[in-house]
Amino acid sequence: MDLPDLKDDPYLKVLRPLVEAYLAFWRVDGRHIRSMRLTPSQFDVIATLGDTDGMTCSELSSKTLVTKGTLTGVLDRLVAKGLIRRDEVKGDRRCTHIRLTDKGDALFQKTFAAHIAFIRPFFERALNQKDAETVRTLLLRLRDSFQQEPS
Amino acid sequence: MDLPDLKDDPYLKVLRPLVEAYLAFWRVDGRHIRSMRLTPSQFDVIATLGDTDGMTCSELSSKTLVTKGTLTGVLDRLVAKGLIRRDEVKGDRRCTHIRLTDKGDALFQKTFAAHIAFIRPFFERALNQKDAETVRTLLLRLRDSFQQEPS
DNA sequence: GAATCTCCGTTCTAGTGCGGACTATCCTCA
DNA sequence: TGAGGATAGTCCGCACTAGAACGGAGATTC
Repeated sequence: MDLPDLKDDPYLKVLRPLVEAYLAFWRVDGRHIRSMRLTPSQFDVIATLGDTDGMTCSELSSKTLVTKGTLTGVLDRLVAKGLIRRDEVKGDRRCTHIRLTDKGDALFQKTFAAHIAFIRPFFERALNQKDAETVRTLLLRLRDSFQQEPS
Repeated sequence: MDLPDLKDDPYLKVLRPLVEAYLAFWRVDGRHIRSMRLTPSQFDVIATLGDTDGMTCSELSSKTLVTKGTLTGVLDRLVAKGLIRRDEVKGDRRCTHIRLTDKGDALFQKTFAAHIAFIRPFFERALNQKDAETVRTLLLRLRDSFQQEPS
């Protein structure tokens, strides 16, 4: 978080807007997801599993931004709600295959489109198509910079 | 979180990069802060209190992205470390005045500049000055869009 | 002055988040 | 075959998150 206000540095002037834009999005997004009786992480998992044949925990973890350690608990709760299943993987007894149950799939079909429709206008009214492409490109450059740690 | 992969929608194509860029930043940022024996929230509080005469809890909460409810616990730990003080506000016994102790100020002076110096290169190598200005503007537009909820 | 409204900080619950440690299970290479 | 190393999922401790509810305290209204 941090958020220094180095008002004059052209580079660090990006820091605060990045954090603020993300958090503003995150709160709107999260509120809507919670109104559907899910947490953001749970929705993330369900959205990732939707329209697939399922995947292992580690694959799910890498696709969802939910940490491996956290995933265990999230999956526990989704199992308890009857939304996903944990199956064995034959040939490798270390792995677990995660997939949506019918109930989970039904929930996915219902909530996913609704959530997209809810979020979309916020982007639409802030950016035209060209802006969207621009900000996307620059954000990906930022992401890449932060992902190759050594400077 | 969510992160649909609506590969064709020019607007929602911004969603994933936004989340990924922020999270990549967040992880690098958080790791460095932890290496200084602080949590991101604690650093946020200390950076906000630095070079001020202190402020009330609610003011601190609004400036730091740390929720009011969370702040209580964060402050408890900072008091335990001897980095901040809780003083009374005369004239309003509801309020508490939070400020850095000498030890806290010393820590602020030491860690703040170091952290900025650590983070800066990641931005610098990803964006030129013009890019930085562009992405900043667009991110602020996004933030504003998400902050005025009704679409 | 009393009822009411609003604000302040705290407390509670459920769910995450991270890092690190641990077990069980493969895999590899000698 | 057997030792060392990598991987998968779990578990732990500590800290944080949103949201709701609480009691104490000012402010407002009549």
